[in-house]
Amino acid sequence: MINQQVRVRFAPSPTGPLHIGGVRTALYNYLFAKQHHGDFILRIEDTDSHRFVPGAEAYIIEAFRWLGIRFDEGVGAGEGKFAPYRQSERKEIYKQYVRQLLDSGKAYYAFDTPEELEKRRAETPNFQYDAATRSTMKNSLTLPSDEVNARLTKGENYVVRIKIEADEEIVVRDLIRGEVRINSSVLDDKVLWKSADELPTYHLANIVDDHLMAITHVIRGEEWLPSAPLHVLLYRAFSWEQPQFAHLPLLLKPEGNGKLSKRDGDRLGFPVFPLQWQDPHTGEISSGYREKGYLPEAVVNFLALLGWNPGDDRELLTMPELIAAFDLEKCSKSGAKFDYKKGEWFNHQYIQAKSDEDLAQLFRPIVESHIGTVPPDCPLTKIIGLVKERVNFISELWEQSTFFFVAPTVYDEKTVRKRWKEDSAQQLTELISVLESVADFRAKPTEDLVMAWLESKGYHLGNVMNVLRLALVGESKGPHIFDITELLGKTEVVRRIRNLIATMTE
RNA sequence: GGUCCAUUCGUCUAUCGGUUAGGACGCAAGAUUUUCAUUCUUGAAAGAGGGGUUCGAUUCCCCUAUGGACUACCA
Repeated sequence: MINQQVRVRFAPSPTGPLHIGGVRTALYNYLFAKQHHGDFILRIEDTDSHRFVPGAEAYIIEAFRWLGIRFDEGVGAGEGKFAPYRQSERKEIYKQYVRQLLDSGKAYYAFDTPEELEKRRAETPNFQYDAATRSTMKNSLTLPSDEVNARLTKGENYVVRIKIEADEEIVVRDLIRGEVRINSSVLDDKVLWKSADELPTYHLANIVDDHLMAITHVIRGEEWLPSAPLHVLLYRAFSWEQPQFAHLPLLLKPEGNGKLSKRDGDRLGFPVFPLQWQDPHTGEISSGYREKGYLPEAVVNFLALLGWNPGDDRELLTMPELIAAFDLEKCSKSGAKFDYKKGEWFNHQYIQAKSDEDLAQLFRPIVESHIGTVPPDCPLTKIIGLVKERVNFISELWEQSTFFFVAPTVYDEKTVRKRWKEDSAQQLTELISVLESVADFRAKPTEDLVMAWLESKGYHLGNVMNVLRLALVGESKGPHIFDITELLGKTEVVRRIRNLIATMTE
């Protein structure tokens, strides 16, 4: 263990879009690897031919690219010295290890059909295929060897099961939970290989690959804890040194009971996937963090703190800081309810910290989707500087700045009722002359002149200013009014004021 | 049903036997703001219950309760 090159892997199954919980698992693996100057590997566990979903693998790769989580090896990472990294391409490898288990008596053939097993489970409460029951089943332990051979040569479907001895104590050492002890009698003889599709099951493929790929630490979700003893037994059966295990707590629903699901996101309005995903069969679209307007750094920071903390009061941490501070032993043991409100806060923080130029790059396509081409002289960066502090998401930038691109055509009724007075039209007409006389239309000089005019006339400041805002924005919101006039320019400002007067005096 | 894991404010969490139980999100109030936000200040808010161990338990042990995961020829 000591002085050994740290190697960890993220091993998703390409059965759909990557769940946010999976992203967190991958992130913890990444942080751990980078802290130890180790390798982070992407392995695709596609041993279930029935659940394969086209596009899922590409989605996974794109999601991590967006998040800034890089793999050193594996699918999509230029492969590497342990290729291939897709389990469906490693059939021959697994075959030889299954053979080894069979030859050493650590595994056996079983011929029970799925129907027979189902029947047995239905009749026997708590039935499990194990040391106590396998003598009553159809397998190479109960059948005469010539019959076993006959079935095999006939090409009959079979599975290979691990032979778990009864009543042995198995200890799983977990970096987060300490020692978990379990008696082997409660385990069942898990299927290791399916002849029907010539593929191993997760358990076998996982152990073989982790060993062959020299994985030192297996960091995965808590859902794997119950099968960890089986994995320990498998390492023992092969006489391989086992990696260190760490089982991460699960991400739970924000409210109510159970683990986080896509439904919760739909219901409460937050994504549970990093990127938008369209189901290839149903065409159904699931929203993603990227499309919702999250910054990848914010998602990473937020996720990192859901189940782990740096041990001090810091909450805003960059990737390098996370790498430096990460510690498996500081991971919590209990599941974390998904606090999406805090995720929004994180994103707000990251948007404030990002430069207006960078935000403009992200915002430009959104503007283009609304108004077509953005004019070359459009002060996008300045606009962002004015409105960014009021948004949580990149996508909200548009609703906060629409009036910079499109003149209002309707005016907020409530504001009209509150601010439009008898003499408003007259005052605005005067204001137009004042504005037209402004030589330097930048915010400060303009404001000074308008204020002087207001004072000399003794007009109600709140009413005039809010009516002006109404003309420019259409409602009672937005940045400082003279920052708006500066960016809009004299011609446009005057045009909008005339527009309001016309509308109100119709 | 069985096995395993877990349990501090509404939520994420700090505390590794002695603290006025700390921080953050959210919430409330106040301040700032000619608008809406932002920002700032303040406040309310927690050790599941019962037994032990100990001079002393949120912290260690046991029981109960509750929550979660697993229990496939899925991962």
